[in-house]
Amino acid sequence: MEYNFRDIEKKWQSYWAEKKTFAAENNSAKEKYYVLDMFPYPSGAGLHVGHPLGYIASDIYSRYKRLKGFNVLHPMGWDAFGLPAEQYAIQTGQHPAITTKNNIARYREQMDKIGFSFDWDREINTSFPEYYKWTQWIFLKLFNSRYNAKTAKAESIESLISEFKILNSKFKIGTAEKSWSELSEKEKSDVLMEYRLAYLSEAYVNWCPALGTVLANDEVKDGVSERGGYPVERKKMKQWSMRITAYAERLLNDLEGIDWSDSLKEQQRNWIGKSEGSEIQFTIHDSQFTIQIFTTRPDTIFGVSYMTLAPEHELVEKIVSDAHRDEVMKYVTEAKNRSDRERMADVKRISGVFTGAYAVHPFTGKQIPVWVGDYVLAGYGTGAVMAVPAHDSRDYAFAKHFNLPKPQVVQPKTDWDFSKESFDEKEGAVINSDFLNELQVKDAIKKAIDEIEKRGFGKRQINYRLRDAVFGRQRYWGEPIPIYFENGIPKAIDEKDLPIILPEVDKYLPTEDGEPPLARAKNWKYKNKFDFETTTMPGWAGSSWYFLRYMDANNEKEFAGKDAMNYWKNVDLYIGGSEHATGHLLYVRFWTKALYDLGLIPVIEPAKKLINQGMIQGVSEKIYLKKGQSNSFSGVLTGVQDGLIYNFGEDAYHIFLNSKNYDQTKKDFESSGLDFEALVEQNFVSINVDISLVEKSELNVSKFLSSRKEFSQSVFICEGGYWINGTFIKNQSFQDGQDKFFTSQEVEKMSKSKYNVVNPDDIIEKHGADCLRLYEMFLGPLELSKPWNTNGISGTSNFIRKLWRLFNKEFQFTVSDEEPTKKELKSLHKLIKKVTEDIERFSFNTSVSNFMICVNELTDLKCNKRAILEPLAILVSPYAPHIAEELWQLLDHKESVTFAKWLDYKEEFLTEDSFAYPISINGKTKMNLDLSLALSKEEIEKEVMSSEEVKKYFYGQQPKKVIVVPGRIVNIVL
RNA sequence: GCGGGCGUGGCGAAAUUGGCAGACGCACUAGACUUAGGAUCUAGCGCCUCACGGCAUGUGGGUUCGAGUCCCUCCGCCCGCACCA
Repeated sequence: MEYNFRDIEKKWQSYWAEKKTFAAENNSAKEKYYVLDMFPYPSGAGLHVGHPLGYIASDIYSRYKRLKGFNVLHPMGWDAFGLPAEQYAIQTGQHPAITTKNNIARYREQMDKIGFSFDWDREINTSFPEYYKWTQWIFLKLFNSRYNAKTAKAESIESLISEFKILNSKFKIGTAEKSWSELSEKEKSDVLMEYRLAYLSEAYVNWCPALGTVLANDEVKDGVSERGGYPVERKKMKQWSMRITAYAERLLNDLEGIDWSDSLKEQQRNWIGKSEGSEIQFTIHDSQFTIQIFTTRPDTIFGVSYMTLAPEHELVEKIVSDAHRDEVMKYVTEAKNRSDRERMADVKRISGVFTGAYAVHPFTGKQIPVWVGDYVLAGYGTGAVMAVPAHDSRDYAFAKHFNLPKPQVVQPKTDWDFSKESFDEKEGAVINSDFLNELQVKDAIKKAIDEIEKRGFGKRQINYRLRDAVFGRQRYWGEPIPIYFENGIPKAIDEKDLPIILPEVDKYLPTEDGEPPLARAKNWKYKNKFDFETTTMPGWAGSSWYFLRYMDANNEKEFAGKDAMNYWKNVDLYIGGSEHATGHLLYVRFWTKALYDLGLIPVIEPAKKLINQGMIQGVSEKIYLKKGQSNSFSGVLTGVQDGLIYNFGEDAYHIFLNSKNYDQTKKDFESSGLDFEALVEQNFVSINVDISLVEKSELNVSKFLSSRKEFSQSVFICEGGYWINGTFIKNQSFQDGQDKFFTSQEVEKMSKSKYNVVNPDDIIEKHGADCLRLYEMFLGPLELSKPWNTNGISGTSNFIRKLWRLFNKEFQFTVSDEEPTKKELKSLHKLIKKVTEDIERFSFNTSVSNFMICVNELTDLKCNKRAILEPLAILVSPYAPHIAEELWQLLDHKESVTFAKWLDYKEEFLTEDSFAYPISINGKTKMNLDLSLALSKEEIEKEVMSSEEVKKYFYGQQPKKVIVVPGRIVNIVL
């Protein structure tokens, strides 16, 4: 009987669900292991084959750990709040909750078919009040906390209030100075806002008009929104933010202790952007003002030839001389109006203007001109720089453009042409710099700061690039922020009143006055009288603590019980995409640390080990449409035929096809000195066709025509003629097979709009879930991105059927109780060893190969012995759980294979009886010598040294040295 | 520009601490079986050579008895950050 995966997979999936085979226990004597996947946002498109890659890997590891005797927590849930459901709601009026529910049902159905070992009793949904109650609760905890720089941890805001009370601290309110007890309630609230971890403030934010909301820095890429790619502008707005900057140093330092990939850690380090240097004050000549700058190169202070302020810098209008005022203000206005995107687009354009003011050099007393320039960013450091053109490329470009002096203060070790470029490296000796002369740069930096501190015009300073995270969103589909306003003062909602349920609204759009959608809610008042905050939380709120909720997902009294958290601690293995490096993965670390500081959880990091699975790309099928002739297609472009080069101009309509191979055609063109790609671009538009209409690069023309109405009149030019209205018209020279219309392939992101989506359901329907699981692993290393190629799946499909046939002879399940032979045992134990090692180092692709090797060997040996097949079922079960369960049952086991024990290999089965060692001299193999492998290294050495055979071969020479690699090779040095 | 990673057959790839390079799979070729097939089995499959043998892990060099692996040079690709002072 052939392996009937359809019935068998269904049978075991319902068995697992009924018996709750994978439910984790919260109080178990077993050692715990927590395997977490980044939970998905359930989009309308459903899962494609790329999505389950990480889930399959984590599932294999979870199943392996269970067999190893661990109590494994392997949960799944839904990151259910988000923009797409809301955009859909705006278009159709369907409530996002319904859209989300439907999408989840679809995701769940697809996931179930793959046979994951998730503990569905712990399923969570961030958009359910039972869940977001605790998201809101955590928000309140952060709102009611501040970061105490002295203790370097978050503490209750009450501790700060009592500090203010006892010290009766003074505060600057407008121009007046008041002590704490003199402050009004509003003023107190404003003061405390400066300290709270979740706070409301007026600040420049990324405003996306198309989405109608603000975005955090990580949600903006290249000046446009990550979702949708809409332009983003800078706007000053009152906004809720999270004080993640307080944790910059800890977020950076604690990276040391976690097992995450180097590139990911580096991305986070980069994003945090720590730089050490010095803050220095420059007084303005003839005025009360000082410019404060930040520099990492205080050693170059004697090379300062001018200063630059950012256009937004508050001193600009104060210090500008009357003669320059008009020009400067005009420049400032222009610069402010340019969006970030415009500024980024022409980084190379140098602009700036002299203010007419002069600063005084703190060491030399010389006057140095103060400029305004938009190459200085308002948002970093102090928004002002001391310019050292000789040793900073940006200052150099500016100075060159405006003809400012470029005094050199560091001597490069090699010849350096300062008329061409600046010398930015932190190497060499300092020159022309008074007390710093002759010092190496590194020492000069220290000395300079010491001197600056001693003389009192600056101090050692550390700067971070990390900004606080904007937390409010002017959108509907998110957690309401649990804040109300009393006399304009934002106040925390009483914990007892949580959750604040997301209210119903008539439309999912802003109000006429531009208020967020929540302002539309009718009779939505706290205690029937106070206005609620109307912005909602961002997408990353719910995901910043979800790993904790899984530990105790159904707890109604707490976000998670203490006992549960003390048992599960943190995630042992976290698998997910690297695109979350500077978003989710930074926020979840931040919240974890804050919750730890407040004594709410026992760990400082969410995940000990993290693996970024690669992306699975799609392979798009492309055809080429002649420009200006919108109904004529050319399958594969080709120009070289009969030694002639066809041109892509007027006659393009008549191009023939003589090659299946785009790359070959390209080569042909290029060898004739033509730029193939440019010609294609000039004359053709590429169009993606649905991959289901293509088989082995051949397009099914009639199916394509009926599926895409806009092309129904098109002509398809092939090698031996052309297709029109579904009929093929032959050329005179037509030969067999020349009526095929070929496509060319390109690797792209898998997406609906590119018609290249491969659906896991289809693969499962055709080959089964186990086959899909094995194939996804077999494709290549987990962390690598790779294109999906359905052709190769026959390999894993064959493997599964071969495995089945080992147990089933002549349509009959047959195993023998005979003792296994040494060869069979060796094959098995080799597999145990390799698969164990492979799983431990997450090299799942090589495991699949090793299974294939073993099954091939056993097939050759015609082995159907229970003593071999039973362990084999255990070994393969993490990868192909359905077939393993079925075989396990056929082998007369009452319980699921999940309760079996992982096997240990025995070295004795792996050794050889004898082994002919290659004997080589200076690395070249010269002869083979039969030696027993049981011998130790030393014994082999002795044996070789005294061997008559060796002596004879090397003309009586006695080897000087023998290098032995057990089981491998013997090398002789004469 | 800065940072991280990578470069092995026609393709996906393997080689765990320096030790028989290309396992395993795809594709391809030939054959067997066959009322013909997207089934199964056998053999072949880096390059040059009829062969013996030689040459091969982006390039050039180094360390070593021995290098895909370690060190240096250059070339190429991918990812992240980017006027961050």
